[in-house]
Amino acid sequence: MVKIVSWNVNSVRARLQNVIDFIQTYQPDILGLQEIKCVNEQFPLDVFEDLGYNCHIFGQKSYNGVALLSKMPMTDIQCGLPDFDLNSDNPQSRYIAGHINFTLNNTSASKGIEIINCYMPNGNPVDTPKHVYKLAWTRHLVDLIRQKIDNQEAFILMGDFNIIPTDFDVHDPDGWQGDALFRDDVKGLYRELNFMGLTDAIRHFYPSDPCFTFWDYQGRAREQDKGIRIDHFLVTPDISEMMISASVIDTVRDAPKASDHAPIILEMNA
DNA sequence: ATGGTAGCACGGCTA
Repeated sequence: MVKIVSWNVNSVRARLQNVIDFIQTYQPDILGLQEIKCVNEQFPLDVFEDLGYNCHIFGQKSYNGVALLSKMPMTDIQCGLPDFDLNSDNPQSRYIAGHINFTLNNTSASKGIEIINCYMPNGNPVDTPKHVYKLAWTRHLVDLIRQKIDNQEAFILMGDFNIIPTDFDVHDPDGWQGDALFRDDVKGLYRELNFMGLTDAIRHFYPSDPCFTFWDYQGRAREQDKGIRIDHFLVTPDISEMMISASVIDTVRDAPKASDHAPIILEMNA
């Protein structure tokens, strides 16, 4: 069995002990981190290498930053949303991907599985350049995903999407109307991914549990379960057939100095 | 109650 985790840690340095504790408890084979909030040189590489991980880091000063950690070696590491981030005049570190060579009994995954780990833009407030950037970045990602599906590639798209897919994924749909995470434009982009044939792994296993992944630090949101579901696994059909479980590890959100996001975990046969 | 929390980095931005 292979365990794959995605987690917005909200600073890997401020959260280092939480992440170590998590790894020692859950032993993920692959760990995608978002919002590491440091440049590559500041990433606590030795700690994670000592825990047995190959580390690929796409950092950024103060904001954003993603990392892909794997016990198995990864190949073809891609840092930056292709043909978007790197040639922008405002480069942001939100995308890191790599291939793992699982041995699978199907042809489309014979080349291995691609793990695509994203920290998608928040986009608030709306009617600002930040919102324009969110829509452009996410539009570009969806187009890239369509190309991969047209090529029948096997992949897991995971991370902090900053998209609340439906009313069921938020504690107060009315209160979130108009927010950049809950507008029709980004919900539509998420639906496009659904209609391409990608399975929302957590919702697949929990059709009648909200499965929130984020609770704001403010207003005792966690205690009152005022959460939203914005961290997702979207998987291609051949990977969907391999899934054993997918869930939110929400107890991690209650630890001292917790991130405002809980990790999500996908277990699969491989 | 025009705040409230947290991280980065040390003022104000981002979430």
